[in-house]
Amino acid sequence: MSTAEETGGEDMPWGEVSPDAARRLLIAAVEAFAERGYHATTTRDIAGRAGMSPAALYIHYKTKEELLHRISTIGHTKALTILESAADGPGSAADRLAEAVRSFVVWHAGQATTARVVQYELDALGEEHRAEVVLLRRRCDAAVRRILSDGVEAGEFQVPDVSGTTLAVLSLCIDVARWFNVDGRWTPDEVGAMYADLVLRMVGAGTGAPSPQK
Amino acid sequence: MSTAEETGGEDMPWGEVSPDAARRLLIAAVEAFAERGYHATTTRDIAGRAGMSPAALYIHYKTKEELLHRISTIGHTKALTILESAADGPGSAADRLAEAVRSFVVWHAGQATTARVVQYELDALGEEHRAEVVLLRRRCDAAVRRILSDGVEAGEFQVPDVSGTTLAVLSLCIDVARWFNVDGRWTPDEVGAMYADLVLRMVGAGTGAPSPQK
DNA sequence: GCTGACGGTGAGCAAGCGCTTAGGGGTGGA
DNA sequence: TCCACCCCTAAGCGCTTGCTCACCGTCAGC
Repeated sequence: MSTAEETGGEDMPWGEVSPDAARRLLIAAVEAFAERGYHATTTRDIAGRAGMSPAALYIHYKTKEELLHRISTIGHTKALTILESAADGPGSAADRLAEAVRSFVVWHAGQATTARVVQYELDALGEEHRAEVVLLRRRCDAAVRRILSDGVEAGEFQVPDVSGTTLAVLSLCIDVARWFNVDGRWTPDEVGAMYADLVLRMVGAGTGAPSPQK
Repeated sequence: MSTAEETGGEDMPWGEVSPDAARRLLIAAVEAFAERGYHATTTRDIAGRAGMSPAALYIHYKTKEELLHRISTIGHTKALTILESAADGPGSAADRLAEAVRSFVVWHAGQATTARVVQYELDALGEEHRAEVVLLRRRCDAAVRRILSDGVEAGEFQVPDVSGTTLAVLSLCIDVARWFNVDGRWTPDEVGAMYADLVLRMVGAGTGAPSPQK
């Protein structure tokens, strides 16, 4: 249903943003926010990375916060799509949980720059924009919870606390964006596979045999 | 060996800082940094929370960054103490892993304000100060890795990748500081117990019977 | 009562911030 | 050739930032 390109390392992560100048600014903002954080990033820095003067930014975006809002909305929508397509996909609850964790983690590792901004700069959004994004996050939570509930009902999972475990699974995946290093020892796919295995064990549906390893 | 007071909700978290005015400023800085982030916090805000004029801050600290450095060093030392005392404690590898996770999580939840600064404002430190702190973090990693290696060697754990699992365990615990809500549905002790159980399952040493639940 | 050390304040500096505005230069249609 | 249009820039405004400095009240020792 979903290929590796669609879930993880995308060909064109910001293809939906046009015109070209607006996209270049947005990509520059993602890099700058991820490196230094929203508050430590200046509009001059963003414009400079995009090869423009500081004033050019305000032709395409009303404020610096609007840039963060666009990034956050697009990123959260992507994350939600990944989780919901896994939750609604084929297979047993264990299959769907493994796929959800795998593809979610591959995205957080492969697009760690974006994911870092999406996951850790939420508080920099204005009141209303944050409220919008929180709604998307709740739907992410619901998707994972649905898989876990299905698994418990089907007797596939042994989970004492579905809410707590949902939180823990999402937390584990999200934190990948914080520590993942592009030049490190693992590829996004490797981390995705390892985490899917760890999560299956957490819910008591671990692979009976030791998991395939290199 | 260690009581709840020593590992989690401390009586006097910043008792080692003196004189009194310096401690008040430091506590004010922790609150402000945790709420808004380092870069979005002004020195005027910190001084105001401590009931002083902006200039008073510079009698006790050379720069705003020195405040963060003090907080980060004290916090990381505390975290390291928790993990090492669990790693060197009595009992089987499973016992020690459970205790490490439990007390580490209780601290991240009970002292979430401090932990948030300690874990998520690392990049705001200057070059040299960050290098110091990174050394402490490596020792945290080593303590957990030691428990896992012991467990694998003793045949208690089934872990395909000790390095990766060490990272995942620490990651899971650290991220508690991000989502834990003091007014939420769980107490620090409850999260600690739940997480210890989840981690034991992750390493293949889960409680055979469904874990005790209310 | 005088002195010196200590811990504090009010005012303010230079620099950097987000953002605005007047204007310029290249391109396509008539 | 001319003009309208769109993008973009140079300059800079008003404000906030981290931090400094001249000064002041309090209190112990003599």
